[in-house]
Amino acid sequence: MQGENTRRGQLKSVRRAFEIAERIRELEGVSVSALADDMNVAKSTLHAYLATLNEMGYLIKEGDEYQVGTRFLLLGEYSRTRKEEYRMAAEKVEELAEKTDERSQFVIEERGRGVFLYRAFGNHAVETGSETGKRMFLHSTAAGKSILAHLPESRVREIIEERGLPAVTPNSITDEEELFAELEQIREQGYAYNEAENIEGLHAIGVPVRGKNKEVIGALSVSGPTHRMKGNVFVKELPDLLLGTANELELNIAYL
Amino acid sequence: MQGENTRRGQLKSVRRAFEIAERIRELEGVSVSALADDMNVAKSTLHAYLATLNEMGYLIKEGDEYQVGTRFLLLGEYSRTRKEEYRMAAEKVEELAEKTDERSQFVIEERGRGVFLYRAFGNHAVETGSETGKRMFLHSTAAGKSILAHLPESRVREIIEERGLPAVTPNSITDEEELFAELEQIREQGYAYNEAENIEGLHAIGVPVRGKNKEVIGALSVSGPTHRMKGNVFVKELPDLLLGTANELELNIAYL
DNA sequence: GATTTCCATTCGGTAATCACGAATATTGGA
DNA sequence: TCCAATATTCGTGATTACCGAATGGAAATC
Repeated sequence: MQGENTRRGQLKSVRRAFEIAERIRELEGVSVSALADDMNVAKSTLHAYLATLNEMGYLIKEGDEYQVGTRFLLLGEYSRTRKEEYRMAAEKVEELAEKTDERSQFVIEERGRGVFLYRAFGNHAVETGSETGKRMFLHSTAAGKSILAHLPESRVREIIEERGLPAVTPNSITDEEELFAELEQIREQGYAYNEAENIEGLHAIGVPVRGKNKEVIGALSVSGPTHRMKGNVFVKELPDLLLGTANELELNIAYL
Repeated sequence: MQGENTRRGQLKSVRRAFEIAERIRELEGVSVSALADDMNVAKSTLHAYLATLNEMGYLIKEGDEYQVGTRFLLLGEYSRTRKEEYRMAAEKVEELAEKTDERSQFVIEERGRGVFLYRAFGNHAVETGSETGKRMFLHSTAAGKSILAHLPESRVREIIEERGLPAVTPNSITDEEELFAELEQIREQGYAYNEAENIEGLHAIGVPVRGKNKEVIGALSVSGPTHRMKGNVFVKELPDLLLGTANELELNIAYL
């Protein structure tokens, strides 16, 4: 008989192994007993998982605490550098952070969500919880909307179906037709705004990055506090800078 | 009965899941059938693993090929940034690369091996296969020897027991007593040399980095081609620069 | 320094689930 | 349209993952 949290055709123990690693990250290290409590698993069961992951280097034991091991680095780094396009985008992210003094990032779409591949901090950049590798909704971010605007409509509907349009903040777009109208406008003007739709007090501008065959491969964005992201900077300077940067990047990609 | 590649008290399927991800990285993407062949597993079996990992975002499907997904990034980044010490070392790595024009890196010890946590490339830096997260022997690298020199002797013997002293290149130290003699010298002079002991044609200098309680937490190193790493630069300039940098870093760490 | 307490770790039996080959579905090309 | 190559699902038997209980170890308390 199939257990209830077993998904058809998937391996429960594999899923659980990753959930354990993720949970250890969230808790920033835990002991076997504490984690067994937290995850509602017998200590002995958990021990087997921890022993396996520890032996492989995906977890490490520091005294009685388990922590995330550096073995994940190799796979993580590979995933963000395996395409030349991504590596080139990384340079542009640095450039943008330096020129704007704000925070900039390169985001790609994976399974209907946005993923921060690269981030860089300018001199006045604000710190938010946007760690590399973190996932976000596409409809509530500037980079995300830039991507959505250049995906086939059918795919966009699929994503909405799967992920919904939750109100991440009171400003988030939650209506499907409103979103499609905005995507249309983004296509026309070439860039997307995020006005506190994902994080209160944070504005951002995003531009799509197209690959060899004109398909979107990701988006660049710059974000900063509301009080600096306004007026001519927000309406003209930053959009121009972003569009120019994306354009250079796309040219480099086209002639790879 | 226990299968032969089952390790006592460990989960075979968990181990296999990670081996699959690692293999996909090595092959830079594969189809189910090809990977089933490669790993000698039934296609149907493999499919269950791939479906699980795909659903979680640790792998992604690009057409009929599976690739490493970006979900690994979050755990990988966490593992290298969870200690303030590591983040401060990252800055020094950048600084060293810029000042020397060569390649620099910060390495820690994990389970008896060295792990590249951060790397940076100066203008003339040579490209070698030293990806972030990659593991190396401690006895054949400058950073590794710097670490060994400041670990308790019992731990060093343990590591040698477990990992051996293989001749990575003809120059590698393969004799235990010779290694201990060199470690003694490294303690005296404060830094370690690697003269083509890990990669032919590559020289390096490493210095240990000590934590709050004077225990080694890792090592900084700079490496370059044999023809540039010689004379006064190799004997005086670089050691001084590295010692100074490590010293600053240790001071910052001490007053955390 | 003995004792207690709190951990991690190991053990053995059983129910669950993983692994496989075969059957089916899907996709792309001829 | 058919064929070939691939992914995916299905059904079954054997393996192994799971749990509770017992053991072992280390630190804290008296």
